[in-house]
Amino acid sequence: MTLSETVGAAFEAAFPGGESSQIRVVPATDPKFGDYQCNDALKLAKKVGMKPRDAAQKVADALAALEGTPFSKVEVAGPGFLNLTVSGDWLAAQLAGFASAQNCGIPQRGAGKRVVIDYSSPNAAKQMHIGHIRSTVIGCAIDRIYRALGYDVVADNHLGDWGTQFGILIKGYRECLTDDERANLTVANLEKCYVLSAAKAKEEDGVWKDACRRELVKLQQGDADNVALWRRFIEISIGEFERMYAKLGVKFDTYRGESYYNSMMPGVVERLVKAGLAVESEGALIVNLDAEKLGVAIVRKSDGGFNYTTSDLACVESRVAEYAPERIIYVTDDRQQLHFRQFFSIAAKMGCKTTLVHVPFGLMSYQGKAISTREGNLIRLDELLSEAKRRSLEIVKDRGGDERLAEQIGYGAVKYADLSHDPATAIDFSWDKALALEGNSGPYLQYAYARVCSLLEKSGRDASGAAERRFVVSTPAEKRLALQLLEFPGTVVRAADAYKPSVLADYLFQTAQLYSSFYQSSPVLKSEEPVRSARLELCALFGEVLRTGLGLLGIETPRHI
RNA sequence: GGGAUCGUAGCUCAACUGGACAGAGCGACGGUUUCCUAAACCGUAGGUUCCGGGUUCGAUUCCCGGCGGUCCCA
Repeated sequence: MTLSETVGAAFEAAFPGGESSQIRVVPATDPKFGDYQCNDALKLAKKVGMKPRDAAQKVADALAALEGTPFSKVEVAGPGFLNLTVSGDWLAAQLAGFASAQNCGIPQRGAGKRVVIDYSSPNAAKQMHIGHIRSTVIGCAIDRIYRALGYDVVADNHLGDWGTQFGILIKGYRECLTDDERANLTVANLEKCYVLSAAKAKEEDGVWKDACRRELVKLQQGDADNVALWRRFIEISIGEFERMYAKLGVKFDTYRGESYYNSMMPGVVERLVKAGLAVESEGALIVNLDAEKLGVAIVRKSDGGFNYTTSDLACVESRVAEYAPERIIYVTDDRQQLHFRQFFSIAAKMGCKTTLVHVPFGLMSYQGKAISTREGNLIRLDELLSEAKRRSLEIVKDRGGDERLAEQIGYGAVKYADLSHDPATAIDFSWDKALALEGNSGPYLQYAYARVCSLLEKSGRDASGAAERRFVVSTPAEKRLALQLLEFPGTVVRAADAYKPSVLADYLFQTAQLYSSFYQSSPVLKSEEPVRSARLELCALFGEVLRTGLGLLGIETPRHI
């Protein structure tokens, strides 16, 4: 029985027929109020026409009358809060149960359910830059969190691998690169020839531009040479992306770019017309969503071309048919909110039952401006990761650390800097913030982990799991840490429901702070038994929570720093 | 012009979705290493939560009206 259920039973006893299932027990906002609190008597008081404090008192009395509750103290405070203190025995039993649970007690509520998560999605033939961190890192964390909850996750990278840029690229490849560059084609070369070719396409006479367009048409019509080139561009791009993903610990199940859905788009449009959703307007086919204040979505342009709405509708149909997912989660920047609302609405009208979720994040800027080549403020992801490694290596080498450790710490810093913010907030990139190694940072958490590992190694504790784990909580510092550790599974669920890895990051930081404080004030190895063992068990549990939690964020946990 | 979104300490951000005295990090100032890793810990200073109304026992959170930033659509 959970605490909420226990208190809910007291509510039921005091006020039969109430909504006792709605009762929530939450951690106390301040230790001086106790361990947990329940604020629901205040809400209920109005319904039953009682004074809030009287209603709370009635629940408190009912709670006192219940047999075998976990509470050693129940108080009514303030306007009608129920302040709850749990007994030492209950806490010890909870900790023991928590310690023996698989995967730190993360509930397997996704068992048997499948989720598609669509994230990162860079454009082919371009190098990844700092603007790509957010979708990649946030998406990866959501991916890991959902997997931990037992969901069958399909991580898909919806590459930008189709469109007019390929006409420009093909033309540029043939005429702007040296033989050597063509033989050793890299994404950097592709980017270079794109820039050169695009510049020529802007020339007055329009000759180059027309040539690019012809190459595009040939590609679209399946010309063998152009298709082969396009395939090569994509292959090289994915190779380069995977080099970045390897550094970031990101792994996709599929790389299905926009091109994958090409052949399905005419069918989608046909069905839209048949359903009476798409109508003609000024030569284009549109879906009018004015009734929902979503404006108008074009599904086929007047020149016959399709756009993102059509492609995304085809993509949903394809994913539903192939995977039958319970939901599809899209992690993209918030500029695309209208687009997602539009195509979600259309998909629903076409009978799509799958829950479609857009997780929008604030666009990353640099020096106050949107990141773009034109602004000259583009920092390549590779550069950022190199600098991250370089900075941490400077510190790590003095402590006997190697390059591998520098990578773990540097990349951890980069990822944490992003994940610790609510996705909704826009981030203006700064080297010092992205690479922070102190305070609320990835390395702070990694350091706390390394310290606890060191402590456990020196203790000679049997970590095989064979020995029974017994918990005894006595001091306030121990109790605060213990109560915090028990919140881990619920926090993972909250992060998943809100699609906010920041909820978990924030929790881990607070937990590490409590641990550091405890560590400072409470000797472990030098304590006498039974305190020594009791504290060691708490430390071990903290280590497990931290390792598991950081793992969900995609941050590595070296045992020695 | 319509719509979305944000506005919290000098700076960067939290606040478990309506709860108690709004909390952290950085920066500033001061303290803690014969003691388990000082990337740490402890303390001090710093707030009209953009402004004005409203709902509520209670509002950073919800509603209305402004102001300001960013973005999308036309």
